[in-house]
Amino acid sequence: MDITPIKSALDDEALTGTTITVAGWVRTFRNDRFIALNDGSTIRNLQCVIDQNAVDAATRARFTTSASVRCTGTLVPSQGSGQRVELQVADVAVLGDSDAEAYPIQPKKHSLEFLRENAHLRFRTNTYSAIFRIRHQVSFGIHEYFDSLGYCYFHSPVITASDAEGAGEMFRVSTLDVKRPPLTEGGDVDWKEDFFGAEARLTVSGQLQAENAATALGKVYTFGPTFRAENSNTTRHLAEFWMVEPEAAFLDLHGDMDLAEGLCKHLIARVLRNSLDDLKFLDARLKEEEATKPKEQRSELGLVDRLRFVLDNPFERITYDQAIDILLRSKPYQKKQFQFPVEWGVDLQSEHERYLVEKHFKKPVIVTGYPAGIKAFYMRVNSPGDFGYSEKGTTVAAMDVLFPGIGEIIGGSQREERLDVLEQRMDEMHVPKGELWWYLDTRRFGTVPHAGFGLGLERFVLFVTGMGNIRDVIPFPRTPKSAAF
RNA sequence: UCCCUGGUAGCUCAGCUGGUUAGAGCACAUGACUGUUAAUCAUGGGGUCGCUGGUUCAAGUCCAGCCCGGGGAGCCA
Repeated sequence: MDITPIKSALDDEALTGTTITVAGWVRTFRNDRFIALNDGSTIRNLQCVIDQNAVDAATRARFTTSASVRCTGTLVPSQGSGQRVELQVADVAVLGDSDAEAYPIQPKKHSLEFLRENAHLRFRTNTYSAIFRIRHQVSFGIHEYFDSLGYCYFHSPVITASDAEGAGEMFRVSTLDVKRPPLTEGGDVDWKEDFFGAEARLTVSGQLQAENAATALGKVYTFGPTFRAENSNTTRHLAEFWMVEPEAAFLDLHGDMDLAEGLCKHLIARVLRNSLDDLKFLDARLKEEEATKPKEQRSELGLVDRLRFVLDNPFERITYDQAIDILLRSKPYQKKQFQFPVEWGVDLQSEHERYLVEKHFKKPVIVTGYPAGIKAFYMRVNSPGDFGYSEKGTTVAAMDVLFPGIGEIIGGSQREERLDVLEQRMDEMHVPKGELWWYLDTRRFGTVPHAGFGLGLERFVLFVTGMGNIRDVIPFPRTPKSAAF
C-alpha cells in the first residue's frame, strides 16, 4: 500500500479527486468527525473527515491525541475554510492507541521547560518538529555547500589520545575498573593497562587532524559530534554538540572569512527556500512570546525578515583594534555601563560583542587580529601589512564571526605554517610539542599557508529558528548533570 | 563554578500580614453533537503545596540546609 506524505496531499493539486492513503498521528479530533492528522512531512495537518455511519463509536473513541492512524479516502476540496483540501475517509485503522489520560502532551501550549523534560515526545509538537526539520536542512546544506566548492568530507576521530588541543576540558574514555584501577609503582593510575594503552579522551575538535588532511587533499571539512566537559550552564553551551570544521590549503584569512560568510548565507538561503512553513510558524510563535516583553527588549525584525536581512547584507569585517576603538567611544563605556574593562589586550566579553553586533553595526560582524595572548597556539602571527596587524602588540590572524543574540557562532583563523614561529608559540603557551609531533609534520614536509574555522551547528540552528536555548535545537541535549534519554 | 530567580492538580498559574475543607483555566472521564479549526455545551474525579529539619497553639505561607528548573556571567562553538 502506497502511503502519500501529507505534504504532497496538501500541495500536489494533481492529487485532488484521487484516492490516497495517509498515515500519521492524531493532533486533535473535533466534533466527533474531524481528525487533524500530522505525519511529520510538514507542519500542516491534513483534515480527515469521518463518516459517522461508517465508523462506529468505539473506534471513534480511539482517535485520541497522538494515536497513530491510517486513513484511506478521496482527497476533495474542503467545505471548511481552514484548509484547501481534506480527506473524505472511506477506510480508517487505528495502528496504535494513545491513552489520553497518560499521554503528557496536550493540544495546548506547553512551556519549553516541560517539553524539555519530555524530550522523547516533544518532536510531536509543532515547535519541535519545525526545529528538527530545519536542523536537517542546515545539516544537509552544509554538505551541499562544501561539496559544491570541491571540499572533501573528512571523518576525524572521536576518540583521541592527545589532550593538547587546548579547546577545553575533555571527557575520559576508559575501560579500567573505576574502583580498582591498575597502579604504577609510583601509585598513579597505570594508563598503559587501559584499552588504548594510553589516556584517551573524547575529541574537542577535529581541526588538527583536518590540517593533516588539508595538506594533502587540499580542501576538507569535518562534520560530527564534539565533546566538552566544561561545567557550562548557559543557553549557548552543550557537553555534546555538532561542529563543522573546514580546513583548506592555500587559503588566507580573507578567503577564510569569505568561506565562513558564504556558508552562513548558503544555509540561510536553503532554509528560506525549503522550510518557509516551519519558519513562519516559529516567526509567529516568537512574535507571540515577544508581545509579553517590554518594548525595548523586542527585536526590530521578525524571524523571516531577520534571515533575509542577514542574507542580503555583507558581514561587517573589523580588526580587534577597531573593535576596541568603537567600544571606547561607545555610550555604554562612557556611562560606565560595561561590567568588564575595555582595553587593548583583554578579550571581548559578551556584553562588548553584543554592543558591536546588536547596537553599533546591527548585523553579523567578523572580528580579526586578536592579541596573540588570548588566542590558540596554532593561529598565524601577523606581520606589518597583514589585515589585523597592530602597533600595540602581537596579533594573530584569528577571525570570530559574531551573530546577534548568540555571540560567537564561528571561530577560525589562518594557521601558522612557519615551523619555527609555531614551535616558539607552543613553547610560550606550554603546549607539549612532543605529543603533537604528527601535527608538526605538516609544517616539516611541504608546509603551505592554510586556514579554517569551526561552526557550532546548534548555535547556527538557534539563530535560524529564533529559539533562545540551545537545549531546544538538539534532539537529546547533554549538559552538566543531565544526560537523560 | 558564581550571581539572580522559581518549585502549589497531568499542564499553566492564583493563594494577602501564618488561621475553617488549598482554588481557577486548560487537560482527563462520562454524556450530547454530521462542518469543526487549540470545536462547543453539561456533569464529574483529581493535591506528599520539591525534600529534610526547625520556629509556632497553628506552616503552602516564616527560618536553615539540600535537590531540581529557569535567566545572566565565566569557559567556548
